[in-house]
Amino acid sequence: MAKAKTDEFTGDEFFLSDTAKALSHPARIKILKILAEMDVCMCGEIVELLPLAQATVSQHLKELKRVGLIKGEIEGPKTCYCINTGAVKKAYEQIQKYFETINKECIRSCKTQTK
Amino acid sequence: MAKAKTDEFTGDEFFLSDTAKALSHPARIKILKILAEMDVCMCGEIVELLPLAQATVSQHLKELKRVGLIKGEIEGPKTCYCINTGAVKKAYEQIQKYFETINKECIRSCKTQTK
DNA sequence: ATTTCTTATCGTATATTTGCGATGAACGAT
DNA sequence: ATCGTTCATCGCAAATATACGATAAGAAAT
Repeated sequence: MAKAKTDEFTGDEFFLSDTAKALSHPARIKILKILAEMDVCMCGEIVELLPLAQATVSQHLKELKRVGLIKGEIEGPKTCYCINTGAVKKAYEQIQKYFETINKECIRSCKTQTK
Repeated sequence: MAKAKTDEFTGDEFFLSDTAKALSHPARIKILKILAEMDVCMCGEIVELLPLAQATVSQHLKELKRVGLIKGEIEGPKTCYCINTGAVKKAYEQIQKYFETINKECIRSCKTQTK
């Protein structure tokens, strides 16, 4: 059989899938957009803009923080969230590289696309 | 309270999160890459390249087909999978638009980035 | 010290995802 | 007609994700 099954996934593949997972919920897509518009934003403001309870929003923020796309610093009673510009940039670059590769490979090999 | 909670998410937000969900597993990231390289590919070949059972791979293919990123046509006993170039392109365009917007907004509003 | 405001976390319930063995369906070859 | 090949689907188990009310923790204000 010689099954090369043991070739696990690469670091790049994990990074991409993990980033995608963080963006796999409309609330988190929206949160990132909100934070981009407002620079800095309290959790409460975000809750106001989403059709979700505070506890749920907090969890979504946690997931975005887990992959580093946002940062949160406690400021007095509030918590100040903002986008992690560097991390977003890095994620986007990886995504671009991935799709560019796919498109390039496609053009190279797909001569007999019967559509 | 006047909670505008009822503003659900937009179609764009759903499209993006749904696309991200399809890419939120390393196996599916890899499958798409494999299909890009090979143009057209039998399910069995993909199974050989992944550390997963045939049933599991079939499910991942189904998820990619669900969002339209790949197409599968039954050819005799085999099933011939290939990338849906148009859908991948559309998905990429939406992703690009999303990230470009975020980056632009960031630059516009983030003057007091304390890093 | 008590109250208020803001947010994280704890339970808990439900739903979805992931993974695989077993089965079944479709086809080609014998 | 039977066999082997290929793949989808079923059934099941375990793990994650989603959502929310209730509670706790922290700081500011009184």
